[in-house]
Amino acid sequence: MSSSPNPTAEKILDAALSLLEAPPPVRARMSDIARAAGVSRQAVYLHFPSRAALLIAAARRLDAVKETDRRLAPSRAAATGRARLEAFITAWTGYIPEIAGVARALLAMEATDPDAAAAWADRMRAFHEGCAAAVRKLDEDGDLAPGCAPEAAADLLFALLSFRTWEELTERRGWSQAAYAAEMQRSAARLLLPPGRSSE
Amino acid sequence: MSSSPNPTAEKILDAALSLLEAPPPVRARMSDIARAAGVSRQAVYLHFPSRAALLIAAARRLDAVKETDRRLAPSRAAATGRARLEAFITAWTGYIPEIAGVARALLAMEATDPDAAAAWADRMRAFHEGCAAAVRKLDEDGDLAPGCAPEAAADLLFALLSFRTWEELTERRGWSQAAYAAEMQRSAARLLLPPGRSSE
DNA sequence: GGGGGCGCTTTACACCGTGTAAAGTTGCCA
DNA sequence: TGGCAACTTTACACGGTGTAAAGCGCCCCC
Repeated sequence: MSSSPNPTAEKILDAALSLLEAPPPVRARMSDIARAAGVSRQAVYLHFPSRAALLIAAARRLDAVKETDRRLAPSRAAATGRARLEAFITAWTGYIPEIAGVARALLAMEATDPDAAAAWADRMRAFHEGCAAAVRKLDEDGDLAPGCAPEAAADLLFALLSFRTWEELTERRGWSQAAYAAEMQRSAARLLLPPGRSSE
Repeated sequence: MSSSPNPTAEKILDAALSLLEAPPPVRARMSDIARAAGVSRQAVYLHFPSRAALLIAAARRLDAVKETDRRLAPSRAAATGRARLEAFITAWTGYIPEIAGVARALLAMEATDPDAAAAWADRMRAFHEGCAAAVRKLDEDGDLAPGCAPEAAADLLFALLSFRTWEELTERRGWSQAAYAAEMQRSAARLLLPPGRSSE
């Protein structure tokens, strides 16, 4: 595993992450990453068998740095379904811009690299479970919109909060991060909660 | 323009389209397309300067075959905003699966090819205008949810109906085409119409 | 202090897919 | 008959990933 504290490997991962943080279009070829890490291109292959493996390790490292799990604690601890949904959306919408670079890189090779696809699918599975858990709690509270199947609701929430949607709204349509976050709260409420006072 | 009735060029475009229609993963390299068209790889370059240009021409041809414009007529002719929105969603959700192959191919080269990116952006601009027109009509009728800015509403509808969302829901989450179409109608109504009887 | 091994560099090369270049073939029409 | 146009064939450049192998420096240990 890459959890071993290997200084060079970490240097490479950090270099990759800092390259991927740049605004698009990003160039993060193996040679770019090596140069940024102050290491030869071949040295990269001594630590990671392929570019996909490197990106996957970078994603894991990013999770550690960004404390993904800790951020979700408020959502898990929420007493009501509505509070859980709100906390979940807050955590996720704050998280997306921080992982955007890696997400884009991973998604770009999804079509050609099965490992990258699996790594992304795995993260999405976890995220979908978060959506489903929030919806379930909402349902237990009787706060799910009538005629709204929990299964479909979770998928819908998942789609609404998807990385692609974030990318579209903020990067192409120019929404500010704050506007995006606020609108996701409002939209999720409209989609999932019973009509009426959806905000309280 | 590729509107000239060149039999070989059309043979190539049709071959490309039929390859792209296959369920993913699709292999549509220049050599695959050439073979499918019964022509040498070099002959393809006699008609199209690059793979991107070929795919763009294929997309235009697909529009002609699928009568994109005609399908949007009911939406444009609708008397009320609600009817317009519904007709627009019906047209679009029926259209997406038919263009999915080309869309995927174009999107896959979006990151690397500026022409492909521009071609896709152009189609998306047209689609966004459709969304905005529906929202505008809704607003004129006083049928836009209170506190809902037309600008943001159009973007939201655009995101909800995006190709990526369709792909996610139908291909990864296993929704049937019918379920997808129905849920898009419901969701758009919830997002854009005033709360209360959103279906009538 | 000499030997080994580890981590890295350097150089070179195979592979894949796109795109360019140019010579050769076929068929049609004037 | 000559000539043009469309197409084929062969060959090659390029960028990016990944493999292979030789060389170099440094530290540790006997």
